[in-house]
Amino acid sequence: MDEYTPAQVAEATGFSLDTLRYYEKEGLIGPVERTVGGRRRYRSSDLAWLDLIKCLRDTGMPIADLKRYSRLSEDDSTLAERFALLEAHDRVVQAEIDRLRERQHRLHEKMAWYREQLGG
Amino acid sequence: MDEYTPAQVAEATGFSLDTLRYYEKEGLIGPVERTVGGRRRYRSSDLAWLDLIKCLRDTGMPIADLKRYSRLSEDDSTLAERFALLEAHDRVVQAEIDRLRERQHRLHEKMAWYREQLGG
DNA sequence: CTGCAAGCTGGAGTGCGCTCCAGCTCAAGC
DNA sequence: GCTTGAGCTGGAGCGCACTCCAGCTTGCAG
Repeated sequence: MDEYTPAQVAEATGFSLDTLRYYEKEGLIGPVERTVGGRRRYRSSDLAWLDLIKCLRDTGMPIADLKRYSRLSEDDSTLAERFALLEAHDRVVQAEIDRLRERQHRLHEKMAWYREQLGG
Repeated sequence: MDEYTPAQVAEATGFSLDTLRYYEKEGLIGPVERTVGGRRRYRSSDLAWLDLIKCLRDTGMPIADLKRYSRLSEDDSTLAERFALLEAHDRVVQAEIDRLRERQHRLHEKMAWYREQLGG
């Protein structure tokens, strides 16, 4: 019924319970609904948002930027700004991929040298 | 003449002076030669080694692994082990690249959504 | 009704990889 | 000889992103 316990969300998103609470405290996710007893009850919209957060975190976006993106998302008039933020992040990610591939090339050269020493 | 001051090495490798000293203290680089007055004098072999360290660090190899690789490099009979270490690292790097590309794909989808919202 | 797992809060602690600092020595130029 | 800047050491501090903990409350299972 579109309701999830913290444990289920942790399972689904890969974030730990502590991390979920930390993100909420930091404002990366808006205040999550609570049951009468005070327990968190997440909705599928929260899951979708957390999936995006995960994507951005996994690609190295710092918490501070995520916080900014999150604040912007509360205001409908900030679409362009949010888009610009993602665009900038995309460039960072692309640069990181390029850098890794370049370094990997060096690494392969070194490995070729070892192969030569070992068997060739 | 194959001798470099710390400042020159920092310039050449992109490591800070503090980082160079830290790496030496941690054993990532063997004790660097000293002048009579006690100042470090690096050789081009040190530069080559530091370049490799840089490549490995930039691709995310932790200091502890680098330490191990460095210790192994002192013993000629460990070629195979060192090769295995690099091979394992290469797999990690490849996985990281793949993961980044996958996430970037999601990011592009999100950006496409924004473009649609913004201008049609 | 009881037991026990799950969840709550605020705050302290952790791991990594540096980075900074004080107080000193050394060396090259004038 | 003096100044100035580069370098030295040991150790403290930092930023980030969690992670752990104590002490408590909640709520389902039997």
